Amino acid sequence: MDDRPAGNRGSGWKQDPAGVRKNILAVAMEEFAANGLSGARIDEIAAKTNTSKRMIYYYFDDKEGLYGRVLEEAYRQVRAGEQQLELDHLPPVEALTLLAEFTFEHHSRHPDFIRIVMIENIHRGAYLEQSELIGLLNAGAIQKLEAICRRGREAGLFRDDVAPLELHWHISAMSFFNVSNRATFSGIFGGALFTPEGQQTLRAHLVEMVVNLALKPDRRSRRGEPTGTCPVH
Amino acid sequence: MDDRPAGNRGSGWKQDPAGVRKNILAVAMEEFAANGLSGARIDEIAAKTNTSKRMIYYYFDDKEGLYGRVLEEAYRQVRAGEQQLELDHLPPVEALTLLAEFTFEHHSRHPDFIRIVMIENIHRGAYLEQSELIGLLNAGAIQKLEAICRRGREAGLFRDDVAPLELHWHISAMSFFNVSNRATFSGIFGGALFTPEGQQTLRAHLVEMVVNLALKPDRRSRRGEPTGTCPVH
DNA sequence: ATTGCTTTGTACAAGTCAGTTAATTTGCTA
DNA sequence: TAGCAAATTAACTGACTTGTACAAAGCAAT
Repeated sequence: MDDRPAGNRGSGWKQDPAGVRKNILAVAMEEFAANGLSGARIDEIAAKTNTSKRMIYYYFDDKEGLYGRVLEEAYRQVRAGEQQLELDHLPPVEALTLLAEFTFEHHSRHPDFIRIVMIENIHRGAYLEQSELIGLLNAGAIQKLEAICRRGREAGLFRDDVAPLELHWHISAMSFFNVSNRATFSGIFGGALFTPEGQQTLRAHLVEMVVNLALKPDRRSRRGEPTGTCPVH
Repeated sequence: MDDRPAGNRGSGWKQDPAGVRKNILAVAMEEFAANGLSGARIDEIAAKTNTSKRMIYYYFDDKEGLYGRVLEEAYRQVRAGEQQLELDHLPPVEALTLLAEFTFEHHSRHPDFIRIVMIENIHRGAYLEQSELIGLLNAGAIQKLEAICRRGREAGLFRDDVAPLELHWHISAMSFFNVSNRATFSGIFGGALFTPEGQQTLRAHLVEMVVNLALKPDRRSRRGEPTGTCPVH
């Protein structure tokens, strides 16, 4: 399907370094996501590219170098997707709701990213440590939450001690686990929670939990009732 | 430290099939947890046992067979630990609180189990599927929650539609993620949430979230305030 | 005492896999 | 258009790894 870039068409071929690199990265991401760092095979990656094994070593030095770049690329792609979310025009509670829902769906739509991060954790974050890029990419990941929390506090809605990093942890935990552990969880307990309805329920609960964690106790709405139904005592 | 079983003491040696098997399993669990299925080396496992490579094949046929038994053993150990928790004598909210806290701590204390499950998920649950044992082991894992939910509903405290499986999912998600993604999360955002204080906070929030999800809205306490402070409207 | 199960040990076959060598083609620049 | 660097290919190498063959012997139960 995608054989536009970096072709060697029998006789005449065009140089396309960027395309070749990109092609290798894309194939390598699939292979590493599917089989892990030691499970992936360089020959297999090479066979699935439009180029040859030698080019992998030409551009990425060795297997670990390739894996490191794949890791960076995975973070880049996912964070880029997240950047498209515009929240500043929404009130704090709605912004937090949308962010949580978006994260849940976004992770769900990018299982290969989840698998790469799982694999990196299996390797105890050794390759992530070596990348300055990933630090930069993720520095921006939490700014959205900081802005929401600031606005929520200023509006008197959120608790004074609400911690953006903790909110991020909770949102990530449930959104990540939902994809990462699907195989074992549904293998053991069945797939009921992974039907469209089940997913909708889980997502709604995630939102409810996170919003209630951010809100001051007396501001907590009660599942559909308007805020303020329960009077401040 | 543990060289009681399966010794070949120079001349006279005792037969100890169970001990040899157990010793191999224990070493293999460490190696698979540390390096994954394809990353682990049979020769390395053999070197760390009190016995020889030949015995690994004698008892476990091949590498995948060994891995499968390690997976079962990991579940067996962790579920056995969980069974020791006695909740029937506690009121529903306290029981749920204790179960959530226990799970959080239990996962935290068994990182090798977490890693094995991560690895199994990387392999899309292929080996878990082949084991009847694991299904049996986990059937009991959710019974505690079912009992708690039943008692909570009967006492008029819990929502009528409270779902034990969902509660289990939420408890598992946060308890699991807390261990599985520690490397990348702290690599990116620092280790603040993984200090003793940070962990205590996360655990407290997990409990609060899960309890509030189970309780009827009008029964929800507000972080330390006695239940009923907010009148039913 | 016989028979089957368990254990030790070494050596090695067969295949896999990361990484390299050497030679060729393309494109840029002067 | 000559020359040089970048890009590309196919075959090769050497190390590693799983799993087995073979040889021998101790233990346990009937």
